[in-house]
Amino acid sequence: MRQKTTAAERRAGLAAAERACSRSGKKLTPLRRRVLELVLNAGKPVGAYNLLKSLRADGFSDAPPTIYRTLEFLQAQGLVHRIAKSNTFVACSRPHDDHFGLIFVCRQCGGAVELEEQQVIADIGCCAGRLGFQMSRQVLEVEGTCRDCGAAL
Amino acid sequence: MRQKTTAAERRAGLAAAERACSRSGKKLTPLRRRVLELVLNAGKPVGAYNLLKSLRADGFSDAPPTIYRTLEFLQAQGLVHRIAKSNTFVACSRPHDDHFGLIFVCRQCGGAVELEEQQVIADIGCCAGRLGFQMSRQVLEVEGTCRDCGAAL
DNA sequence: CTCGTAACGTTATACTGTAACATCATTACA
DNA sequence: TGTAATGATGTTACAGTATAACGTTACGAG
Repeated sequence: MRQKTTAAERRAGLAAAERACSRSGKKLTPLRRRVLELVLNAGKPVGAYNLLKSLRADGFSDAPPTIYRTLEFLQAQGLVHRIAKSNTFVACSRPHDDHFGLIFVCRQCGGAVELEEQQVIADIGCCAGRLGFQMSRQVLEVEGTCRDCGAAL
Repeated sequence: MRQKTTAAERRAGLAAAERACSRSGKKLTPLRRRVLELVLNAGKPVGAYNLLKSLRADGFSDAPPTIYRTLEFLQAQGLVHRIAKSNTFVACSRPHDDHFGLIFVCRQCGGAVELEEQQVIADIGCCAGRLGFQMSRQVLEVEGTCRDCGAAL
């Protein structure tokens, strides 16, 4: 599974952050910008305490609330997703629009690929409707083995 | 969202456990049986440490490995699902067959409803196929607000 | 200028989960 | 029947994840 982020993708992610913040009237502070950069640079899901270590090197506070608050902000802007099954965070692949994504996470390499599948979303929305259930914006996590790791077995 | 389990459902869950164990050659010990009962009785997702408290009252060890090992066993038998987004465990609604389920979890009341939607599963399988991704059996978690909680707002 | 608010820092702690090893029970088999 | 192998459970200790509560700083609005 691809684990690199191109320079273009990183720029696009930061540009999306600028737009998201100006749209919502929030500020993309140096801390928030830096955390987003770290997540973008990782190119795959990364843990909160790993990010925290990097922040220390940059002179920011390395206490847990620092990173959790910042990630919460980035999530609220739709720039970062939390992957509950592995307690990690990953940059959103389509930060330009509110979406309901589908993310495939490899158990072996930890890599992740995010898709937006209209058909799946529509079907799930239909189920939710029958249940009278209101979905919130989120990503669905699908665990398994990616092509590269499967081939390596 | 419905949060009760009927006596019939509890009996069915335990009967399924007997079958699953005899099929796999594993033993449904008193501890395992009791934990499954507790999860069935809860009728909604329940945390590991809550279960642990109940075990203490029954004279079992209340150290964390007790409950995590037992839940792992029950998951392997397909009797219990883990809900990563809330770090909880819930009885499987269809313990009779290996399946790939879709579970709707209410943020307000913590209740959950599990569906098996062939169309959704097929669509996701199709995406996975295009990615060369091998899915493992699991449940997809959809977060939101259930009918009752939504009506109460 | 100062007030209000948002952002960030700091301390402490709660919650969730696992590693490693000991003990006990059961089964199979010499 | 002894005993070895295995599976199940108990026990201790700790690692990893996350949040509460409160203090401090920065900064724009009035």
